[in-house]
Amino acid sequence: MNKPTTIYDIAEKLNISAATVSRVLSKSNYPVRAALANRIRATAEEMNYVPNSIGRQLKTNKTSTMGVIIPSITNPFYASVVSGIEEVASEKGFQILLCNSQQNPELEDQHLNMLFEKQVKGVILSSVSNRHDVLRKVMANGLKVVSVDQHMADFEAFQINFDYRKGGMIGTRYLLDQGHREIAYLTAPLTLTSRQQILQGFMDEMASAGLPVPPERIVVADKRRGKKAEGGSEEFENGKRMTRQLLDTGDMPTAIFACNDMTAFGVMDELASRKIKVPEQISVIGFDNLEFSEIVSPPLTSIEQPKYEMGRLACGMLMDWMDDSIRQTGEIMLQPRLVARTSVREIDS
Amino acid sequence: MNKPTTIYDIAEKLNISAATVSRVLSKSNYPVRAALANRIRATAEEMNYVPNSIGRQLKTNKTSTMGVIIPSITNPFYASVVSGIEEVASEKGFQILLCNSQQNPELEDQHLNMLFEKQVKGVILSSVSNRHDVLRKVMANGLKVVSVDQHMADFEAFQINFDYRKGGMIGTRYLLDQGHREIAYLTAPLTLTSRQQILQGFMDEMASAGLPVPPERIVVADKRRGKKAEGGSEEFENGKRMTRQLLDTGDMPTAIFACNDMTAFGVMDELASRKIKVPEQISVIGFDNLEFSEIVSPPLTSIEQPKYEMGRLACGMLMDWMDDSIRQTGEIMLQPRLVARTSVREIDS
DNA sequence: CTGAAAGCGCTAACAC
DNA sequence: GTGTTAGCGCTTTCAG
Repeated sequence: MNKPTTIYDIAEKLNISAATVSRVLSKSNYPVRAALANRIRATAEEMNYVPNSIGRQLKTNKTSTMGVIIPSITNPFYASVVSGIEEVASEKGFQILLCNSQQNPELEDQHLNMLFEKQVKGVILSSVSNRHDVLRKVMANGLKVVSVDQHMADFEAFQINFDYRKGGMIGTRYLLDQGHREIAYLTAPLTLTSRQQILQGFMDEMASAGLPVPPERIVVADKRRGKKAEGGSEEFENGKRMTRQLLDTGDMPTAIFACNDMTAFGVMDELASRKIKVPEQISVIGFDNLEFSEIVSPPLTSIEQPKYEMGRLACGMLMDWMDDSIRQTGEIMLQPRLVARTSVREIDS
Repeated sequence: MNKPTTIYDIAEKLNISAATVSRVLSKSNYPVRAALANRIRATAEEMNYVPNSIGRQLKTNKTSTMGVIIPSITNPFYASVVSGIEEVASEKGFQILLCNSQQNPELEDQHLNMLFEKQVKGVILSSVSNRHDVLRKVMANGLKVVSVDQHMADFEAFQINFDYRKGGMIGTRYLLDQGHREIAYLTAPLTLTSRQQILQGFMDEMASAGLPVPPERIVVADKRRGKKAEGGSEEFENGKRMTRQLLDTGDMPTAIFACNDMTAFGVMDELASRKIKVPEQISVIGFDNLEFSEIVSPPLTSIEQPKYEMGRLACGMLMDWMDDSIRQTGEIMLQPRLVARTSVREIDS
């Protein structure tokens, strides 16, 4: 716990220059006599030398730290994305500075600034904001950011997107194909573009089927930022609350489309506590295809998105970009896929 | 995207010294004439100055980054812990370097070393190792680490522990009280001390009830490190696999105790696919009380542990410790609580 | 192959 | 109040 050894300490002890020590200890391929190199390594070991990467970073202006900004880590969706990111990052020797924006655009901006000050060169961002001036600023100053999940319109960055609108359409079409006509749509606050897009998909598909959707059938959770529920079960509660709200109007659709699986779980829970059978009385469809969707009862029909792959792709792109293996900036649009299980029944008409 | 402005650039433009610029821009409370200070702030803004925290850190040897090492972020348990950590860290202006050990002790050591090289001063660790020499080394060199979740025997560090053994006892006692005598215990590999302790609790309670447990009733998943299942559903699969293994012996206990809820979900899924009713034919109890446990069907009886609080406590401790608001190093032992739902039935004897 | 010296951006004594 | 100077630990020309 005394002052840590530096390359100078080693140099001094060996009566050589710090430069030489650096050359061998930093694994540069600069030529150093093998014998000397070994002595250096030996005394480094012996003196318990640990390289100070801050010193190195200040000099080289290179870092092996990257930033990740997501709305919430307790959301299994983002946990999967992060896991994908972490995996390829760690393959390349990178570490991750994890930032939670908590759905708060200001926090997102703060994190962006802080990452930039910490001299990070690359960030993966799932943005909850729609004013991207801070983002623009840091990018203009050389920060490389690839976005995941949340599409940012007309933005000159790499984006790994997901076709949420099509997802909404596919889910709706499936319901329609099963004979449903009375469909309610429950969604978390429409702050995220992804959420808007799913809803849009729903509306579009209903419209093109010639089915009007009365406004009571679209229920949007009121946003209550501030204290998030412990453990992030907010969406579950949302689902319950919105279901109450929907049913308390006396309305009784044959199917409920929830904006994500967590919300759908809440829907199913509320339905169960009202002794309403799924899918016999009301069908439920979700979005995300969490792994839990397979094991709830009844197993939830949902829209799959490749969360883990999203993380991997995003991080791979970022790595290539930082390597200057530049591919031109562009978008990747990942496609939705319906996973039919048993929470939706066929209506015999 | 040109070279970033430094305090020297600002100083030059204003014909003053860099020291003065530093004094105002670093928010030290060193006296500077207000008018000058304002001019400095103005031109800093104008020149688009962003402080370089690497420069600062090299000088001050202080950092606002801390490390977190956990086995897997896709495990909702750890996601909650991390969320708790992140919350208090961010209150104190700290960021988190997130490291996944993937249940691999070598990776854990690597991360520890790397964090130390990055000059982090504090780490929160859920260790998967039982040889703690690297840990000891870095701690001897001044790194402060508080451990969560995984108890480390005779270790001179802060530990936020959880009484796993008592949890195992409580769960077993509950089963016993409900009239069960034929109980199987399924567990993930016993690499983690937490897992050993739950099993220990189970064994102790069975023993003190005078009930011998035949070895076939204790099934331990074989460890298959290497490629982890995508998204981390490994434990779910474990549960299924072990249930198959158990049942294929022809044995039919009245209750199954799973080492955690994820595993229990796998158990229930396998049971369901064999048309074995829970709890009518076999009762199931888990451990962790994930939020999903409430919404699976039937709702899973489980042992609650305050995951989120664990994270908060650990981080709070670490912060105090780094502040040198030293409390003597010690342990906090959090207590288990049974959450009875409907996956366990009462046996009429 | 090795060394001397400069400097990355910043802060903190110490002078004035 | 402000300036001068040194130096955190490291790498990297440039000489030799």
